[in-house]
Parts: sequence; structure tokens; C-alpha cells
Amino acid sequence: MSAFKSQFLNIMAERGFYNQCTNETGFDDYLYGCEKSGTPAVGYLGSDPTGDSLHVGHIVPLMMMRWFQKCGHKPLTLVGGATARIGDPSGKDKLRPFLSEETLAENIKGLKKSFGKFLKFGTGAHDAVMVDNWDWFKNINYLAFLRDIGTYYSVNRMLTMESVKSRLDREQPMSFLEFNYMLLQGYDFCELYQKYGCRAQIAGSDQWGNITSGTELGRRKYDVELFGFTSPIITDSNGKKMGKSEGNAVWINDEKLPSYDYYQYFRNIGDAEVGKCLRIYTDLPMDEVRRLEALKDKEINEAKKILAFEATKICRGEEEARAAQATAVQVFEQGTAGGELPSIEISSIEGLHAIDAFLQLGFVASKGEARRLIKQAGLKINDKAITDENYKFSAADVVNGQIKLSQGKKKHGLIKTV
RNA sequence: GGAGGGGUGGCAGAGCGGUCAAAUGCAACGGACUGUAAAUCCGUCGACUUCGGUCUACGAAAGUUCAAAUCUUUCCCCCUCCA
Repeated sequence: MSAFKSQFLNIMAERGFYNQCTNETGFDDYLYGCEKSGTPAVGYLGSDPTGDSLHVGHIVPLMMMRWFQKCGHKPLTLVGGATARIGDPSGKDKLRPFLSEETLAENIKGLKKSFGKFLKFGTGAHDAVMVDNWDWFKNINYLAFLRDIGTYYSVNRMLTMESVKSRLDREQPMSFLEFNYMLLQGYDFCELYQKYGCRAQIAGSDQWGNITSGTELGRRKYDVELFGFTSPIITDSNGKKMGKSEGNAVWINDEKLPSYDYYQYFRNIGDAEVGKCLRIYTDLPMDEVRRLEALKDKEINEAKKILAFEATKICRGEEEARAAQATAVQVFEQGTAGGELPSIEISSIEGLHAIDAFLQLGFVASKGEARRLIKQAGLKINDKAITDENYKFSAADVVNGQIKLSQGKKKHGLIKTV
């Protein structure tokens, strides 16, 4: 329980966030010193703006930063405006497509929003701060960089790094551009150390190579010990990464994914994952987590509801979480329609093809798919399977001003008449 | 620059003149069973369709042929080895 002196590391270990640390006792001592004296330790989490929102797969390090802040430390969030222009080769087979300036700017905005859900930003001592590595890379001189930084890197060593090695082993192309990625991330760490006194980097375990790049550079160039701390990659029982639902990513930003869907993602977690998810995706105290994960069979559904609610609350706010939960109860427990379901509005439903309505809701990708699903009894109107693929709506289908459409057992939506 | 190998559906990977909308596996989706779980079983998986078909697809373009993912030419891209 109290294997560590610092509160932060104890929490990390207990909740399943701890994977690897560059120097466990050193980091522990450092944090403990800060916690005792009330001066915040500074740590950073980096993320490249390659998309306009983070998704569930990114939550693990975000939650680590959240706890870091709760333990009285100061989180820095770095968006990789510069590094996104390079592309992190870790875990990838191909060079990323280049992003336009406009996309980058949009993505950075999206990332800020995502970060804001989990961390408190501001100007206080413990408030999170957002930085962009474009600020220090945009004007860097190539020769100066090679001489100041390049001298500290050994190509022999770089070639053994997982991100490089795996690419070479698989005979996938790796450009010199990508090869340099780790130097940039290493430089970031040192830059943050100099500017903010940042001595810790927190990330997923796939970043290990990039992190050690920074800690080694720090030791060689600035003679300072920097710490790297990683989480395990969280997978479901099939060994797949978390964060995909129906083939789509579960986004953190609300304009990318309704809160109801976000809630449902956690509601539908597998039994085996409940304990793990409660620890990682909620702030619930450990006593409560242990009680909930001990539940068996049907009772475990209660734990899943709490998990879904708590996880949604952090990311979308309490109100949204309640609304999502209420809708879920109406739809699944009472078999009626809930207000948070996706819906389309239409002035007259007379003569509207059922297939077109499903298409508009995005429940089917094509008319052919809709026809197929009808044959398989997979599409329902007001909970009754459609049998005629040419079915057109009539006034008789409208109940309380709306028609409930369902695809399979999980996807439900509404047509509202206005 | 030289010599070989290769680019096929979301991914992996067969096919190498017609029977190819393209084997197989994974992923995904629907149904049954359940607990909005897992596992299992059955089914589906390019688009449009008046369900007879029509159209678009095997890196790009041109060509040979009654017929091309399959043959030829050019171009683009990738890999390996050599310089």
C-alpha cells in the first residue's frame, strides 16, 4: 500500500497506472520532497496535434496528470506543433501525411479543449499550463541544432530504439525526418526543464524511447536528472487497445461524440475490465472501487453504471452524465425512448422511406446495407422489426410526436416531427 | 546510377487471360443465447436497383484481346542488394 513515500506514486501504483520509471526511488524522493515542502513538482505530458480531439486511448496519461495535479503538483501540457510536422514513428509503419497549417491550428484548439476537461488551467502555482513546442523549434538553426544536440546522440544507440528497430525489422520505410523525432522530443524535455523547472515526463509506455531520449540529453547536456514515468497500454480482454466503439474512436470532445455515446462506451465495458476501468477512468476512492469490482454476475451491471456515470462526469460534466444515464435507463430498462438519443427533425413523415431515415441518422452507410439489415431483422421502428424494405412512414407510426428507430440492440434514434 | 522484388477490399494476404465484386484470416455488422458482459453458434460484409440486373473497383495512364487484377508499354511509389 505505501510502497512509496510520495502520495503520487502510491496512487499510481494502486490504481494501475504504473508501468515503468527511469529511476523509481529517485523520482519518489523528488516528489516526496516537493509534497512535504509544498512546492509543486513540475511534470509534462506531450501530445501531437495530429487529430482535432483526444480519444479514450489518451485518457490514461491525462488521468495521471490529473492525479499529479491533485497531489499538489503542476502539470504542463505540451502540444507538439513542431513534432506533428515530423510525425512520431513509434508504433507506426508509415510516414504520416503532412498536415496543413490550418489543420494544425484547428487541432491544437481541439487538444486544448480535451486537456481542459481533465486538468485545471490557470496562472496559479498548481495550475496547468499549455505550451507548444513550435514556439522554440520554429526558428531553430539546423547547424546549431546538430552541433548542440546532435553531438549527444549516438546513431548506434538510436538504431536499437524500439520505434526505429521495429520499423527496420519489418522492412518498412523510415525517413530521416522521422528518425529525428526522438531528438526533438528529447529537446522538448530539456527546454521545459530550463523554462519551467520541469523534471518529469508522463506518458504511455509507447513513449519510453522518446522519454529516455530526453532524460539522457538532460544528463549529458545539463547534468540534471530528469524522470520519465509511463503507464501500461490499457487493453481490453482481447488484447486490443481501448477506445474504439463500433469501429469509431471514442472522442473526448463533445462535438465529436455525444455524451450519451460516451456513456454507453463505458456502460458496455466487458466484465473483466470493470475493476481496471474504475481505477483508471474514475476518481472514485479505492475502497469504493474494491467494493464495486467484487460484484458478480448481474450485480456487476451496477458497477458498470457507476463506471459509466463517473467517467462521463469527468469528461463531460455532471449534468451531461445524468442526462446520458437517464436516457440509457429509459431506452434499455424501460424500453422507451430517451431524450438524448440521436435524432432528426422533419416536418412531414408521410411517404418518407424508412431506409432513408436510417441513412440520415447515420445508422447505415448505404441503402444496400439497410436492405440487408432488414432481411436480418436488424432494423426496428418503434421496437418492431421492419419486414418490408420499401416501408414508408405514415402518421400511424408517430407516437408522442416522434418515431423510435433502432438498429440492432444498441443503436437507437428518433425522428421528431415539427 | 546498376541489379532484383513488389504495389489487390478497413488490415493481412491469395489469385497471375474468361467460371473474379476477387480465396482465406482478422476486424466490423445483424440474429440466436444472455446481464446493454464474455464465450459460442448461425448469417452478412463495393454502390445502385423496378431484385432481372446495372455501374464502379485490384498504384496511374495508354495498348493487345471477343474478354485483363491477370499480357505489353510508359509513368508514379515502396523494399532489398550493389555503387
